[in-house]
Amino acid sequence: MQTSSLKESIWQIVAAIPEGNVATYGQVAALAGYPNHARYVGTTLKNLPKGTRLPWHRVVNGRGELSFPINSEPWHKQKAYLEKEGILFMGKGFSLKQYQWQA
DNA sequence: GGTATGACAGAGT
DNA sequence: CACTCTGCCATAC
Repeated sequence: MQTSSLKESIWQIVAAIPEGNVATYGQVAALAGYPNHARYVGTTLKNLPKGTRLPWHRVVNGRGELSFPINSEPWHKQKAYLEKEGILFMGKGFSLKQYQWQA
């Protein structure tokens, strides 16, 4: 897929995350070919069109938390999506590894 | 203290 | 002007 830009690569990787699993920015960035640019993943996702079908809500940071400001609109929305898929976030003994997606 | 992560910002094409 | 890519720094573990 050399015709795809990095953004499209990220798009496909995120879209490949199975339901009930999550991936970290570093994970996606590494799969996209940029193991040291996890920030770019978030920046790119933020720039995605409003009507994207990309399950960006399955992408979380390395601590197993959402990268949005707590109590923000998108924060609640993402958390709701995750819980709906069976991923209970912010748990006391939450283990990211337990949900970490593996290519 | 060192390593790893990040929803940015700035610069280049 | 729009989109892409690289770099620095602060915070958490």
